[in-house]
Amino acid sequence: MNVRRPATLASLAAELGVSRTTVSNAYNRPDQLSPELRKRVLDTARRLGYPGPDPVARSLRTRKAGAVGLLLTENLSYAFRDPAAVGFLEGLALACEDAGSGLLLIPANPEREDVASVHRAGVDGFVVYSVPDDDPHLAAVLERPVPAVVCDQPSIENLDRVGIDDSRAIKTMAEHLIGLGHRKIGVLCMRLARARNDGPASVQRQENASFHVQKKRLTALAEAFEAIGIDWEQVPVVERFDHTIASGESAAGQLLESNPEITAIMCTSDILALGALNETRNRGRRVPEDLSITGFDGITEAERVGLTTVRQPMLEKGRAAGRLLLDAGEPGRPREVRLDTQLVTGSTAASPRSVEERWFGP
Amino acid sequence: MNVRRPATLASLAAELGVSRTTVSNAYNRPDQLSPELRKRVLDTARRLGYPGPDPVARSLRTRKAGAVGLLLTENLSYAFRDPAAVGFLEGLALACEDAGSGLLLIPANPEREDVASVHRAGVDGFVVYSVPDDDPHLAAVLERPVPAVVCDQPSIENLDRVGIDDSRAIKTMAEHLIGLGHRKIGVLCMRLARARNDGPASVQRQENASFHVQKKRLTALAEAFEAIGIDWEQVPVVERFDHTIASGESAAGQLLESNPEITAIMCTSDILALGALNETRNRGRRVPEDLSITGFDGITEAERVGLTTVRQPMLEKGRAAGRLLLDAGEPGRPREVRLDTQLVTGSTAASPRSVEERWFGP
DNA sequence: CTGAAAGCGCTAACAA
DNA sequence: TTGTTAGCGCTTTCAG
Repeated sequence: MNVRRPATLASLAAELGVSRTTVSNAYNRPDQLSPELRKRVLDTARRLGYPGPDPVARSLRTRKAGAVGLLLTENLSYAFRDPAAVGFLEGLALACEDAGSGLLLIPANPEREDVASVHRAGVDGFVVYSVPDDDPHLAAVLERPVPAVVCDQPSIENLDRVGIDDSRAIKTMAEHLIGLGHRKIGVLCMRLARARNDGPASVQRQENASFHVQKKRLTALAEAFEAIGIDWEQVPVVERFDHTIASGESAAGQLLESNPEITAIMCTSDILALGALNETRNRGRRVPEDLSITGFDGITEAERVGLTTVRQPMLEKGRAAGRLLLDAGEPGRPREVRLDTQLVTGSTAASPRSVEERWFGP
Repeated sequence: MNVRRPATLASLAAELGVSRTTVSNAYNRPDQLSPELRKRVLDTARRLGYPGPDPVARSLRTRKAGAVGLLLTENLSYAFRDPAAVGFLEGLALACEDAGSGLLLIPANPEREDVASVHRAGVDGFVVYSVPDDDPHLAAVLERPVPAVVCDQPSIENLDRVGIDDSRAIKTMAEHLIGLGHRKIGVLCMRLARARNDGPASVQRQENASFHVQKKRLTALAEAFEAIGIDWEQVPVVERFDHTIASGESAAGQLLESNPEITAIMCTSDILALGALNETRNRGRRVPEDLSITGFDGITEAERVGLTTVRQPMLEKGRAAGRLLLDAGEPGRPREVRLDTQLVTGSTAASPRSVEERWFGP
């Protein structure tokens, strides 16, 4: 009984001497036949080892898969390593649960072009979370005749979308640092394009970035700093492909090595900031006395160590995305959910000390 | 192009004046037709807005869904809150990714009996993770004519299984405490049955537990303590339905209130132990000087605070489960993977102080 | 309350 | 290299 499918709805019907409709009804519309008959059907089913209507055949017929597909930037497994992504997943799962829908995680390796997994996915719609604008998987999703909602990406055609005001959010942080007196800063950012680059990101590369969110944040930072007369060309931006604490460490190392004069490091994620924090302290520099460090996301780990960061509601993001997808809106009238963020004033950003203080103590 | 399915493989074939096979081959077996024809097919497809073969119809025909279903004890969303579960998910996702398979999270509310989600799941097999022996969802999975592997559960029929030696693992911890001199202990455990119970768990309830792992651990503890002449009936065991730090806190409070004489609290999970740690300290008792606390799992958070615990390889568990399911073994010869665990001697367990020391200091 | 008819959209032998 | 034939297993009008 555990490896083949001996019985089908048809064979059951034959065995019982009733029509297939009746058997189908026994499962799907109990009120459409007498309790006795229904019991007889179900009993015979058990006896024959009939496992109930085949879900795939049913889906084909009803045109409902009962599942939502999730397409992510990262390997599935990485997603579980990033607390922000986990928060998003939790929210999305919540929405799916409410709707009784399954959640299909699609195995999309960002470094490969293989979109078969998208074609193969039997789902009623897709949530696309922060993939690059030119990702072939995204293109494959768009070709599928099912709805999709994008999150942390530019809006597309007439798709629903959820996100935050990345520009506003990071500008608030920039202004916070500027207010504290920082003028020499360095930036650590996540992957800007599908092609791997671990190192400085030129302004040109920043402008060509295909990861919407990262690009948005960098652009906003440029604006914020140019507004006070700082030449963005001179601001060092270091990029990392992998989004890990170790990446943050090495990136911070690289930054501090090449730009020892900076008084603050702004990171586009908490994970990177956590790494930067480690590296800075390992080099014997104190935070925030010698160097200020800021993050982005507001993950638990970051808030625990008192990171100065921007908190965004990841769980709500996931939930909103799921809801949008599941309670279909009116076609042709795409909806947009924009969530709020807030500055978290932790203990990793302070006024830069003057040069004298640096050398001679306060 | 984004809400209906105008074209089908058949209509495309008709339009092109070729057979359906040819169109199918254009997608699935490029080598079976001339490049020119293939190009013509694909071009026409694009023109007609044909999105490629329907995944559900294909699944029906090929009898392959390209996805693995995951059934969990908890609401999907809770799973993302428990670092141990996240570790498991990560490992499972890794295995799925390697096989190019999707991972379908099945919305199974443990407090409801609705198993439709299991019936509806279009998957090639199931991974069942730590659900109670009498869970109707589990029963539903067993009825499906697809393979399944269970994890942290008793072996079933001829299903593959992965787990650890729970008994051995927790006995090692018990012996560690006994070696330190503890004789008066209390226990905090997770949910023992589907029916909610937040409070003391009688021996009877322990014996009737339907959560295999919890039962196994309690039984092993009973053995370990009876071996040194302690009457297990007298050992207070406090159960919590929700697996959260807050639960650990309240359970520890309850335990310390009713059994102030205990010198150690053994918890069957790190999450509970983390809660116990908070509660104990909030009550002004020092750990481990006044009270020893131990956990189980070895989650990052626990190791960071120096919890004395048992580490189990959650990621490997998930990966092993996925692999077992995906590279099908020989039918009728169920496999079993048993992973190793290790005692982590942290800083939350020490010798109990003598009564004099308790009152008068060391 | 039950049955007959008509596919859902696709793939896989097997022939040609 | 391409086409013919036969379903995969189910649901759903529409009559009876």
